[in-house]
Amino acid sequence: MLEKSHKHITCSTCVGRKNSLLGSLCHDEIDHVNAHKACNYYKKHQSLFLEGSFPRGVFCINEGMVKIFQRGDEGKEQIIHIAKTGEMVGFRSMFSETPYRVAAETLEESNICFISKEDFLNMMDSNPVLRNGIIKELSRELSDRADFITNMAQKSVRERLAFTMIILLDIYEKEPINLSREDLANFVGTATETLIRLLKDFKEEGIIEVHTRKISVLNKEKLFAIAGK
Amino acid sequence: MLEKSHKHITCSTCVGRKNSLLGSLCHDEIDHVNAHKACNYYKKHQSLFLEGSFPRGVFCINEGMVKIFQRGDEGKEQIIHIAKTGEMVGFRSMFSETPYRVAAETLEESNICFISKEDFLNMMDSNPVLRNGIIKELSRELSDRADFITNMAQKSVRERLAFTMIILLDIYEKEPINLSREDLANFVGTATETLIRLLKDFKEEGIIEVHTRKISVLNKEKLFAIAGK
DNA sequence: TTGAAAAAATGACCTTTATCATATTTCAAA
DNA sequence: TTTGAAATATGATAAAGGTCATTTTTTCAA
Repeated sequence: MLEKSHKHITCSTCVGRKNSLLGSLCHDEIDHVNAHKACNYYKKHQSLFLEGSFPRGVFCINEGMVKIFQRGDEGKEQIIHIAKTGEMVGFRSMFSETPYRVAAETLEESNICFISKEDFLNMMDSNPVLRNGIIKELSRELSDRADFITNMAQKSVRERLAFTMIILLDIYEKEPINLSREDLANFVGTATETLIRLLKDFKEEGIIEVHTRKISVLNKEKLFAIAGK
Repeated sequence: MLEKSHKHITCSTCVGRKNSLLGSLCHDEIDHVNAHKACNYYKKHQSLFLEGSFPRGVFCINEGMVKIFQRGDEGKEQIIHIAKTGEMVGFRSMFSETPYRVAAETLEESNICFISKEDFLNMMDSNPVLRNGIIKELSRELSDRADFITNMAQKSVRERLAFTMIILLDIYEKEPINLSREDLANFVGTATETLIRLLKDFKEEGIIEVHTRKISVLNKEKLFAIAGK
């Protein structure tokens, strides 16, 4: 349970920041961000931004988890990414100066800071390390999305589920995976019913263990084998 | 038919460059690139780079067309993007300093120049307009790929074919679409046979006209309607 | 111009996965 | 603790689309 009254998070001691894109900031810059940023406590299922709205800055996740998704024609969500502590969210559309094509929503209660577009762009102009970090990050994500597309196009739902669980293993680290069946289905790109049936298979094959909604992976190797490399 | 003996293309008069990311270069910079770049004539189906190799620079398409694709587990290609005159190819992995996760191959005979990593990174350091153009481009492509993923996950093959043809309409402009059935299938993300059957449907519905492998769109509106906005 | 190879097209069949209906479990508020 | 709503689970069915076999057309080099 997060401290709901915690109104200010200090950048210099922020655990998330150290390994984040903002890890390269010098003291002065950190102080500046710290003074100008806004901190917010978000409840579960609260929206950071919606598709179609215009970016006014970037979000830094101090603590918590955020899903990035698109709504398809029939309103079904496709989850593109799940961001966690230390990640920054919402800067992609900001650079392209176009409305968000994805939406972002917390998956659990979270502490998230906000840095205005102006402040952030200024920092980028004056800090080559930050700038290069961003370019690197954008490139890395482009590669990931190419993989995502190829998987979607060529792999079965079972294979994609295995692949997705490997990604989630990385995100949840030691914790069991804690997503609704619907969100999981929307990440894999399948119907909720199909996903549930496949989870049952995995359970019967001893690959996972399920406690209500929480999923623990028992056999990572088998997941890799199913995901295909 | 391109001039095969044409060994040097001059940047300052390059038609492609004007609207490209390199449009912002000043005279000195253009001269520098011009002196340091390498020009090459590529035959149809020639490789620019392979998955797994390390980027040593960027490719500028002076004339021609290049497919960017990944090979899935069974060797089936998934086309991620088709680049044409004025586009730059291969800089994504260069920034992330990782091996290429996609491959690039000409779809037709092409004139393509090569700028070394060193030269290109130097230009980026000294040219904020170029730098910001790149960041904008990377962001734009990230959005496109999110759409691609959602389409792949939620749309039928028929809808995806319509969507893909709209993209190809943009790429081929006034020219008829000139791709093998296999490449088209690999862009849509389906089996070649399924694609051929759907093309037949489109033909019977008066949406397209086919002359051997070349496809002309007769009814763009209908394509939009099928693609779903 | 022709003949062989590649590409495109068609047919039959079967698997995967979505959809719809319904039952069961879980959870949180009263 | 109860209760109703939401989430999860299961079953039956249908449709979309993949696969394999075969035929027809196109292409290109000799």
